Formats: sequence, structure tokens, C-alpha cells
Amino acid sequence: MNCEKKVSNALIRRLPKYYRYLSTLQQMRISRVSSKDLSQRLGITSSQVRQDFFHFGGFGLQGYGYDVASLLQEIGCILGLDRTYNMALIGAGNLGQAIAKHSSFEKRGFQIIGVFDANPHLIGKQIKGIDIQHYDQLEDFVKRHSVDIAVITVPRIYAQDVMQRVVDLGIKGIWNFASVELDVPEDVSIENIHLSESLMTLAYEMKRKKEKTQKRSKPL
Amino acid sequence: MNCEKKVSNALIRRLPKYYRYLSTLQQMRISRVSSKDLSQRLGITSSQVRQDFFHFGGFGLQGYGYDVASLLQEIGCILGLDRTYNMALIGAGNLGQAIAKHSSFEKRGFQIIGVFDANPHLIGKQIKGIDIQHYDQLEDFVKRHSVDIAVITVPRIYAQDVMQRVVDLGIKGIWNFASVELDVPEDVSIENIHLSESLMTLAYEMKRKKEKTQKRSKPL
DNA sequence: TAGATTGTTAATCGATTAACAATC
DNA sequence: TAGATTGTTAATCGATTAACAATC
Repeated sequence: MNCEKKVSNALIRRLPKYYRYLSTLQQMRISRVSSKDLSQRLGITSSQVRQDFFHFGGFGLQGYGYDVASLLQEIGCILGLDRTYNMALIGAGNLGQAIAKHSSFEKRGFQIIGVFDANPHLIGKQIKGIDIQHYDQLEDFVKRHSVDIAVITVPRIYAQDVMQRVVDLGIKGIWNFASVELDVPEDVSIENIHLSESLMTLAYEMKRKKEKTQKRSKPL
Repeated sequence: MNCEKKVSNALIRRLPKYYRYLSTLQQMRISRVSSKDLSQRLGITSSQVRQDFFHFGGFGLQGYGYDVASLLQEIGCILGLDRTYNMALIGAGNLGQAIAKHSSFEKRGFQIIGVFDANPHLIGKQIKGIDIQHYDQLEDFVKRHSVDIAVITVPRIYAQDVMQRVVDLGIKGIWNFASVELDVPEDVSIENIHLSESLMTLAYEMKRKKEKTQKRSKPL
């Protein structure tokens, strides 16, 4: 019944924020929330909050607000968090190992079931009880296990090749940490974590704020 | 002369992408690029590319295109990459250590000069030749060194406190990896890397594409 | 009932795209 | 000069905000 209208990218990016805040509300045993509460917390207008939920059919009750538990469930369902995802991590360097050890994804149903690297010194070592296997064994592993998402934490120069291999093996989700724009086929989803882009954006913001402050303190 | 018109968030996010691609072009010794080339590479329209650069005054030459070297320099300057940034990393857990060891930021002028943690077992160990110091020594360190950016890689529950401390010490830039929305003062810039939000977005995209494929293969 | 707050349409705002004159 | 490609304005598109009727 929903999913028909186009969902803007901006809205998609807000959904996890709603989800996260609603989770904390639930932990705090708060059962009810208004669009105004939500808007203040996320720094947007209450109009937008209502418009966002209306987009998916509207989950609230006039004069009351939204029920935290059911709203959380609805958004979780929209986001596809009502299932688990198996992930294979490729590239067991510093970042890859840190991601693999990061436990908070598991709670949301994202579990790393295989770790791969091409460096022979790493093969056989364990991360969180998972053996690091050689990259050549990826194909075999994917055939024997259901892998939903490939986490790419290899150096940038290998990223395109790894992506191609992963796509050829039929994996439809890619979480890419290499700082390259990967061209994926239409039926494959990709999410990028571009650390250096984030730092550049931070530098830009800092520069702009500094200029503004200086201009204010030194008027002509 | 520039910086007067408002720069949209969407445009700010494109600047690092231009910058990165121009860097690779320069490495490949390609000295000239057209808005069409750039647009195809980044998956946007050439109109937008020209509009983007026009926003900052226009860096091209009619009938020729853009000079890679000078465009790179201009964008670097806009982004504030024409200087170096000293960073203090707070939270030397898995993710923190991985970030500290990640060498690619240094090349762009972002250098980690101090690492802090509250865990006594970590104090005195080294990451890339930098001693891990106790969090209590942060204040002293900031007084003796120029710290531009604080990298927050502590568990989410401590993030708000760490942010407050860092802001009180006069640091104007925060790179936050904890999955909370931090309320920073107006003169402080913050960039968030929200890994779990990224994963949720990926889950959403995968779900949507799956539905589309199923609908196509099983029409009523 | 009166008060509160959503659902929903319409208005506004801003970003993207189209178009073409300018000019190298 | 002719061809190419930007600079720049105008048109379009889409997202956000405003407003208020609906209704709990």
C-alpha cells in the first residue's frame, strides 16, 4: 500500500534518525511523542515530521501524537530492519578489523559471518571468533552461506575489482569504505562511508565559521 | 569576493567529490576537463557542474573547459585544504585506533597529534608513535598544542560529555563517530560519521530494489 | 465539551535543469 | 573562421513550510 510514491533521498536519510531517537525514547520508557518533540530533537520543523510520516500513510492519532512503540516498529519495517543481514567483510586491515569488532551493528541484525583478506600474514587469525580467510575463498564461502552485504574495507585501488567480484557472486548490497565512487549495476545497492570527504566538509565548515567570526569582530 | 552567497548543503557535499576526482585526473597527468566529463563521472548533469563552479565565480574558459590544476587549487582553497589541521583523538578503542592508523588523512593535511582514553590498560601504549594519554591530560595537552579538531570515538554514552569538554577547551571542529546527535554551540563545526544510520539506509535501498524486482517478475 | 495534535492541501522556497549568448 | 564549451539567465521541478480542517 505504501512504497508507491517516490521517497526523496533527504527523507530516507531522516528515517534512521527518527528510528534512533525513538529507540532511546523507548529505552526511557516514554510511550508517546508529538511531531513537535521530534522536530525539536532533530532540528527540523514539525510540519516536516508530519509530512514525512504522512508519506507512508500516517502513523499518528489526532490530538494525541504518535505511539513510540508502534512508530518505531513502522519505521523499522520501512527501513527493512525487521530481518537480519549477513555480511562478509573484505579487507581485514585496521579499519576492517575495527568494523568487524564493532558490536553495535549486531544488535540491529547486521552480523558479520565471514572475513577475507589477501595478506597471507592475516589468514588464520581470528576476529571475534571468525577466522580470516583468503580472498580466493570468498566464492566458495558465498556459495555455502547466504551473504546479503559485502563490506569493502580494502585500499582504494582494489575496491573496484572487489566490487566487481562481489557483484558477480550475486551479492546485492555493498557497504563501501574505500574512497572511490564505485559504479554498481542497477540492481545492487551501495552505501559509501567516505571518511576523507567528511573531513573536507568539516574543514569547509570551520573555515566559513571562522571567516564569519572574524568579519563580525573586525568591521570596516 | 566569494563566500557571500549561501552555499547549499548539497553543493558542499559535491565539492569533496570534485576535489577527489580532480586529484586522480592530476595523478593521471590529465590537465584539462570539461563539465561534461565531470558530470558523467559524478552522475550529475553538466549544467549542475557549471552552476556549481559559477557559484564561486567560474573557473573555466569558454570553448576549452577547466584546467585541472587550477580548478583543483580553487576547490581546495574553498574547502580550506590550503592549510593543515591538528587533531586530537579521544577514545582509543577499535575504531579510534583504526582511524589513528589510517594514513590517508595525513596526506591531505589532517594530522593526529594526540590520542586519549580513560582506560588505564591503554595508557602508555603507542599508536603510530603517539603515546596514548589519559583523558585527564587532554586539557593540559590542548594548552600546550594547537588542536583544531577533536575526533570523538568514544562509546555513545560518553560522547556528549566529551563534546562539552572539548568545546570548553576552545576546539572549534568535531569529527564525531558516536551514534548520537550532539548539540554543539553555534561557533563549533561538527561532522558526524553515523555508521549504523548508513547501514539502515543500505537496508532500505536493498529492500526497495528487491520489491521492485519481485514486482517486475511477478506481475498480476 | 475544549484542547491538542495529526492529516492533508496549498503556498513557498530553493535546487536542479534547460537554453543559449558569450567567447575562447 | 568554425567548433567547442563555459557563463549566466530563465524555467522547471521537487522539497519544505504554512495553514487549517479533521478528529481524537
